[in-house]
Amino acid sequence: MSLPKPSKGLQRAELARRTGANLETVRYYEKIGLLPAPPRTASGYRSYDAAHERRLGFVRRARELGFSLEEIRALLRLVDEREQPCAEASRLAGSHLADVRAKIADLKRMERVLRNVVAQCGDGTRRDCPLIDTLFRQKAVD
Amino acid sequence: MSLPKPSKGLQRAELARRTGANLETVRYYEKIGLLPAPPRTASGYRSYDAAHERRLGFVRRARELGFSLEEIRALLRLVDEREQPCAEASRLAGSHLADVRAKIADLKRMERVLRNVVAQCGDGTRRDCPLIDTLFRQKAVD
DNA sequence: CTTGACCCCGTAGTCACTACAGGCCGCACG
DNA sequence: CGTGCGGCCTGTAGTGACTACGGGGTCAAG
Repeated sequence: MSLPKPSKGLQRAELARRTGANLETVRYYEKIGLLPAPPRTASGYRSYDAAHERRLGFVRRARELGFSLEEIRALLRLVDEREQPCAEASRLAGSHLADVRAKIADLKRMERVLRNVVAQCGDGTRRDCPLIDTLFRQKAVD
Repeated sequence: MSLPKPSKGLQRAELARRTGANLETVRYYEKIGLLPAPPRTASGYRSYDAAHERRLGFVRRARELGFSLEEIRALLRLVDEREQPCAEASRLAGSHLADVRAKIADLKRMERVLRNVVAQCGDGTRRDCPLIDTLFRQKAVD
């Protein structure tokens, strides 16, 4: 049931299963123009081929790296149109890397404060509450 | 013009300015029941007091720690209704802390891969592109 | 011939805002 | 006393990236 037949037209569910995407997400990506619309069978069913699978895999993996759909759209344009895409792709990745690092820094700040308040709360039998007190104080960060 | 008058009824913009919240966000929080609806002047203008300011400050700081609005709603209920809220508040904070740590872990994984591909891309003069190649490969993580 | 699994479509809901349109209100200035 | 400008009011729509749902068509097995 999972023999990798050399792709004689995948249905939507099969494409989703192979790439790990959600069934509805496949349709969504087509709607926003991230995946090309596949040919249809006589009865209107979508029929995907290996190129669709490859492209959807690209999108999925880019999403796993946190790229936005617009960034992925730009990357796919580079793949399709450019001969020397690496400079621009690298620029996009670098910019995204900066975003990721900024998010990590934000989350680490949250983590530190939360770790402290949880430690101060202890078993929760105190009459006051360090978390609530912190949130009512002028600055939540210590 | 910014004397801290002992709050004779703040207008919405003034409340927003004092707490650092966006003007529209104040109205949004009221709409979803996170901030109590303030009294109105004869002409229908909202008139806030120090209690509103304190509460909105709480919400803002909780948001800065990454709590969702539903979590903040729960925290505010603890503040309003419970005598010994610390156990439950601490449980909420601990659960949120786990979320934050999971997000950090995800982002660090992304950071590592992105850092590697950006390094491999170098000045972008290569004919192939490590980023694009990686995204077309079976697994984006190394 | 019916059942169940698949497919189709459009639409609405999620989260946490943010922005906009169209219209009052209040106050300073001339 | 009028006028202009900013502030306030309301409801609604848009953002990103999906996800879910309802109502119906299709296909193969039993």
